[in-house]
Amino acid sequence: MKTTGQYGPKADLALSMWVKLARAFSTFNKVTAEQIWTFGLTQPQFGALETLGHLGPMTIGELCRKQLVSGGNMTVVVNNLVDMGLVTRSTSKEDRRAYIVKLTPKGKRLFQKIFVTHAEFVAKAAGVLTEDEQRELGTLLKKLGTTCRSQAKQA
Amino acid sequence: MKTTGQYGPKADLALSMWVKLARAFSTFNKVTAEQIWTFGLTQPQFGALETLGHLGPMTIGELCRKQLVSGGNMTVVVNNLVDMGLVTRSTSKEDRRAYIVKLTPKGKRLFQKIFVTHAEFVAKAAGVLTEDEQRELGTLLKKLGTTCRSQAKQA
DNA sequence: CATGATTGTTTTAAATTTGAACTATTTGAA
DNA sequence: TTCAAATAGTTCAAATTTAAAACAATCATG
Repeated sequence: MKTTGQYGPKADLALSMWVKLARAFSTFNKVTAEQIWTFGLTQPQFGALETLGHLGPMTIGELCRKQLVSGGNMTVVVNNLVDMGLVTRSTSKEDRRAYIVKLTPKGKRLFQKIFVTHAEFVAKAAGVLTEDEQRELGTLLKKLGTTCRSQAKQA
Repeated sequence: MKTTGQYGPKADLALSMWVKLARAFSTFNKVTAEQIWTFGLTQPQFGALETLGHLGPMTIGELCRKQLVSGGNMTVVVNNLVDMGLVTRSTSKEDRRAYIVKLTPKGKRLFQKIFVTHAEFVAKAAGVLTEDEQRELGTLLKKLGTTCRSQAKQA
């Protein structure tokens, strides 16, 4: 989308940045999704395994929030992972409404096996940017992601 | 997703950047989607209007490529916009397989009316970053988005 | 000028995602 | 204690998206 200098320099700059953000996300997402398919997992399944593998057991709700996914969805994802023998669900002692989701030994082995490969793949894809550029990009994206919502709502 | 220094500095850096990209996109997307709803349009409808408004009439296939959306989807989106009286479809003279999609006067008026508001909104949301930061972010995102795919496929 | 390959579009079926309604449990305030 | 409000999770229906099949038209190559 060319935004041909029609809305003033500030707006044109912001619009152009937003288009590039959407495109970069879309492309990078497709690239990583292709690799995840080769593991026999869907993106949400992989995401759940990744979160559990890195951060340890947690409730379904916590998984939702980490993955930015709705609850109805996570129920299905977790059930499928249980059927695949990759995670267990157990009721929480502290809160009997909640379930704790945890990797099984099989899930842990799979995670350890594929995530190294995935990490290398992401590093290669990101390798178009130097390490300094990746750091800089991360910093800017974090700032944008954490505060654009409240910024937009101001007066 | 904390990636706790387990995959070597290069991979950790890339993973961390990728997480921030996904989160920033998700958040910014939700923020703009909320505003688009207030115009009585869906995101794909708005996207099509925007592209047509800025770049002029084009075929359905061109719209797909600009919007990174599948063809089956764009057929539906365009049909709905026709029903709403915002665009017309006419057969192309040069290629009788193709349809040219074009804003109606009503579509043009709507576009001009809402897009200024939208542009200001995006500028405000992006205002967490300085103009220099937005330029820098745009440059890095463009580089990442245009070359990460081929980079990932190399040996 | 054939004809095989490609392209533009539509249709359909399947997958994914969300949001709302619902149950069960917990929390907090009176 | 008791009851209203909030929270965890599930289920279900609706919306969205894609991918594949199909068809028509065009292009390219010999």
